[in-house]
Amino acid sequence: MDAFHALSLGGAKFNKKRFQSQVQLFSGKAGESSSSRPLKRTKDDAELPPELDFFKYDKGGKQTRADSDKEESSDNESDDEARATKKRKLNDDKDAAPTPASHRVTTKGQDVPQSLVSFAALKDRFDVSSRLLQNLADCGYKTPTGVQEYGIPILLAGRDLAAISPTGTGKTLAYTLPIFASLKSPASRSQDIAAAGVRAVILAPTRELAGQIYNECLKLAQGRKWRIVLFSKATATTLADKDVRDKIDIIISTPLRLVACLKSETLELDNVRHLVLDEADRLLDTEFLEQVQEIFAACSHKELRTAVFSATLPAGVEEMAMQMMRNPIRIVVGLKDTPLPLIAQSLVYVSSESSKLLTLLQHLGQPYVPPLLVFVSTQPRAGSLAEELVLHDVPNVDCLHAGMSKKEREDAVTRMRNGESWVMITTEVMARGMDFKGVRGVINYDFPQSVQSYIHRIGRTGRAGQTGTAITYFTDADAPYLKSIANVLLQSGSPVPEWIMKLPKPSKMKRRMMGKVKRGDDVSPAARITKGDTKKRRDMIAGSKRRKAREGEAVDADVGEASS
DNA sequence: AAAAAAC
Repeated sequence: MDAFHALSLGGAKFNKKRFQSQVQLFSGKAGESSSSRPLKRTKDDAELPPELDFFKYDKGGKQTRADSDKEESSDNESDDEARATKKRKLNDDKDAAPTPASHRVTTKGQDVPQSLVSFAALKDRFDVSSRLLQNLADCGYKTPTGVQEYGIPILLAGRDLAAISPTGTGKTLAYTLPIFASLKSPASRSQDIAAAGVRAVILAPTRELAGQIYNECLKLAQGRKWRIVLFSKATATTLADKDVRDKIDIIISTPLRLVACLKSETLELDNVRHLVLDEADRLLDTEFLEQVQEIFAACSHKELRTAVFSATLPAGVEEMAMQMMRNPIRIVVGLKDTPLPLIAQSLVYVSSESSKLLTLLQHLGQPYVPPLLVFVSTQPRAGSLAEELVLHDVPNVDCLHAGMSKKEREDAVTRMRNGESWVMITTEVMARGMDFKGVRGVINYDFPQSVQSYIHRIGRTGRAGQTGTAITYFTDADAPYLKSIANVLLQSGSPVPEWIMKLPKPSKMKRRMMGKVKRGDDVSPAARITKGDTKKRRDMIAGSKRRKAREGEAVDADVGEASS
């Protein structure tokens, strides 16, 4: 057994411990039965922990916001009541992780408005309507989170904003609330000609996320005649009528859908005052960039305010975003690119495709809290893994990827929200922004392709102060990227086996993986594997084939050094 | 690097 194997066993052992503690945790609630089925939940289950009760959420009812994610974020402290609530909550919740010292809010920019002490303060400070505050309360929002505390006053002061805040910390409300508050009243109610036409646009990278934001908007809009439009092919056709267009207040859309309307001139954005890019780094990715720029250009009103939000914002993208905006303020909650410590993360070595499946089946054979989110790299893999699990009698397996029809996708989301899905197999489409209240576990079946992807994927759990578990499978082919992900684990307080941290620098490892493996004296773990069993060798070759194919090189050519 | 959006 070579070094890599010995060491990776260490990794596996470490993980088994995690599993054990998890099982113990569950057996307390689930009783002594060693049933291989997940804990069953019903609507009337009195013992249902509040965080699992997304039936309530679905009806737009109460949901408790945990405030541990805004720990000690301001000097002008929140009122005693909030503190007391916080304490009570922490005492009640035995799952609560120790609160991080690193959860401060840092701001950068000129004349940063004072942070928001409480939602109630909105009335006096910004003349926010009682109706809106009531809706807020009805949704169960009690105290602002860090990003809300700072972001809301900044947006209400009419400033441009770049907000970086971890997954599940309430970014959506941080921009929807100011939009409603500053639009004051629906266009349909106003006699003012200047108020006619779309005044706010929210962009999101996926339909599902756009839909979710739309639902959040509807909750805040309760009782008033706001026209909020979730853009789709169907709604786009109704825009031919200018009177219809003029009565719209807020549009929520994916970029291309909106661009199509601009092109066909069935939509004007020249009265837009608020443009929000949710998942901004994704929207400023090369594939979206041109579309977003087109939309940005169409928002020609001189009072346009732009805000970008994400849990991750790489430096280059941030610079681009900052240049789009005027005198922007930047806020960062916690440490950039660091997930919440509420998410217990682990890495699991799986040698081959078949042992990946086996590992997952084993995991599903033990009691777990459904639903579980399982990420894979491609649409076909999502489909076939779902089939495979069904064949292995795993109950309530579900699947969602962008290759499915609109209806299929909507149904899958509904099943997820209703708690009918226990194991949801999905792709990157679900990685960002989606908020399913009960998700306590995420499995990266296929290794994420970037640190950003990793952070967003695991961020589907550990939301709004709840704890979660994220398990990431890795194979030999993932070795070059393993260390960068491992660094994320370390930074957010999850343990990493020491051998992983001793791996060579990613770039170096990548080059080795790409064709330098024939060097017999190479003792690097990654290189040694290929000398071992044939299956691994095949995997490795497949990996480097893929890499080389991208560069348009012959498979046998040694492009390792040349490409860097 | 690759799947993500939508037509």
